[in-house]
Amino acid sequence: MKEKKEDRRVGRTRRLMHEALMTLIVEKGYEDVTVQDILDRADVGRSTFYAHYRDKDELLLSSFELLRTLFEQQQQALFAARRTGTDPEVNIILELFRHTGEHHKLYKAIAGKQSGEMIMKYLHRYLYTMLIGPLTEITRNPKSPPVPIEVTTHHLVSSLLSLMTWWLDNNMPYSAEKMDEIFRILTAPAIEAAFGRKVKKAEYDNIAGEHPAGSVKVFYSLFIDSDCCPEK
Amino acid sequence: MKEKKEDRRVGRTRRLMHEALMTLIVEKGYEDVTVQDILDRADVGRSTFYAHYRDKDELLLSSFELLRTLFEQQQQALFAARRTGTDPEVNIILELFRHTGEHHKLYKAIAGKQSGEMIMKYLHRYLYTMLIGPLTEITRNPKSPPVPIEVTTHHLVSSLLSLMTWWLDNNMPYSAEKMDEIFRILTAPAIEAAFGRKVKKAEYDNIAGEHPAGSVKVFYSLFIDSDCCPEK
DNA sequence: TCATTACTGAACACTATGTTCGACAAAAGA
DNA sequence: TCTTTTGTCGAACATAGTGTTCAGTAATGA
Repeated sequence: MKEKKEDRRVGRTRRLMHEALMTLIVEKGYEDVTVQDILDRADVGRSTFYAHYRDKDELLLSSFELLRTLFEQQQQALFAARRTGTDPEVNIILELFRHTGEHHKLYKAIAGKQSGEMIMKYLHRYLYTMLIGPLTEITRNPKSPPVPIEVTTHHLVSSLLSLMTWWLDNNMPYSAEKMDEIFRILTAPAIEAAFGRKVKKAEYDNIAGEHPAGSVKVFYSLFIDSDCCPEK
Repeated sequence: MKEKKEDRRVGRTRRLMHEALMTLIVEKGYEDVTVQDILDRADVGRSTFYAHYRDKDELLLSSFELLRTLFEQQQQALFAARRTGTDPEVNIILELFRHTGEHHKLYKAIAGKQSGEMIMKYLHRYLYTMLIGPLTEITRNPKSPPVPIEVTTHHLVSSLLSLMTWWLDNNMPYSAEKMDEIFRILTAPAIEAAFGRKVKKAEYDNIAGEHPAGSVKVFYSLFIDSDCCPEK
């Protein structure tokens, strides 16, 4: 392994460009940001930009990845903190709403426009792969469910993202807590119906186990205690 | 009123451009279609194009409006046909899936890409305004529902569109009928939960009444007979 | 100190957009 | 039929942004 020490300049330049892009997005929306804008704002040469990223989109994606990492770290910290205490339950949906609310200016600038398409797809894929595994587990033992799991998962993720978008577009008229509650009301019964049966709390707990961010586990605590559809 | 007779050439030119755009979209996707492509394909002069539309987007929207009109006419026809018979129930969701399936090449080319954003918003708005009125009616008499109607409506529309997108993206692995069923399973219980109570069939029927396309009425027949959540 | 690596910025080729205008043809109106 | 109006053509042009190249310069790590 020829692990060369990375030049300090690289990190700095990248950071400058990320920051420039982010503030510019908030200012005028992604579509209207030109490469030249980024260059001027970050005070970086043209060729430098293209030495790092193929185009504007790649920079955006890369910036977004940074943001996601940030979120996951926050999750980890929160998760660890709770683990030391008595309550290991972390409602990741709620955390997602909170995180989005905190960065609402940025997310709003991104999510509304056409650029959002790219980001939304990214998020969709991310959440989808996060959910599909465990959900498949759950539906393994019973006979085939009325709705294929991929569809249910897709529906779940779409619902979350569309709620998120609505929330941002309407200037967050409700608290993150309220939005979390709404999401549960709207999707919990749908899940039960899609599985064709009541899902026990224990099932979620068993499965969620240790996943990458540890956050998957809590994703499911969400769907417990839905008080619709009394158990057969 | 100075209703001047419209020049025959105008309609022809417009049609040529619409057709060119549509076929080009299917061929290479909206993003990759240049104005020049349209000009060549439609065999139309550059200035002519800009005399009719501000830009490519405007042409797309206008093309899409045409498609929507077509769909509504089909609906009307179907509705009228059924009215003469004994069964006035038309499942508009099912019809939507069918119509989309028939034009799947076009819709797929549109809905997947960034251009889809524009179209999806258009569709979203269309369906939203179609639903919001009647839904408000329904939730008027009971006390305020657990989930605000705007949110529920938004969720409903998003769910439908996301299912549609999934269906197209995955090359329509299920029949339109199956997709309709899935949509009902996923959303019907959510609606009940969002309203905080069971909704009677009669209520839907009362409200739907005579709406523009007449299609709204049937939009609701959808949510009847959900067998989750037995009445309190 | 020195070789390496990264950044600069101007010049360039390229692609696409949207406008303008004079010439022409087709339709409408009388 | 003749005249006027209107729609279309297409070349030329201004504009704007993209992505590449390259010689020169500065910072870095060893």
